[in-house]
Amino acid sequence: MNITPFQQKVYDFVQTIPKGETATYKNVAVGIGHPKAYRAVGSALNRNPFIGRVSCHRVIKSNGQIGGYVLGTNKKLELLKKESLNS
DNA sequence: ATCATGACTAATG
DNA sequence: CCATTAGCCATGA
Repeated sequence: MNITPFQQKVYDFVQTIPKGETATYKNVAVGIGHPKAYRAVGSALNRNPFIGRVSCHRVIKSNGQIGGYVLGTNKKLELLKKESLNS
């Protein structure tokens, strides 16, 4: 399963997010050079082949709401909470 | 090449 | 604050 450059950029950017910090899908899209591809970003993470490797849980919606998570939004929230506490 | 789908966003009522 | 509409993009069939 060859991943596309787009996904590669997304995963790379997500892994760049410092611990305890969160980025929105739009922010990621802009960061990778696709300010209008926030939709594709979500899709890429959804199809994230590195599930469990990439910190996809640090990506949330622009309105501050938790987007989704393959392992469960609650899990995502917990992880963010923990990472957000201690540095 | 075309259609349908989705972890989205912004604007409007 | 909640619901609806329109816009935009990459992916898979």
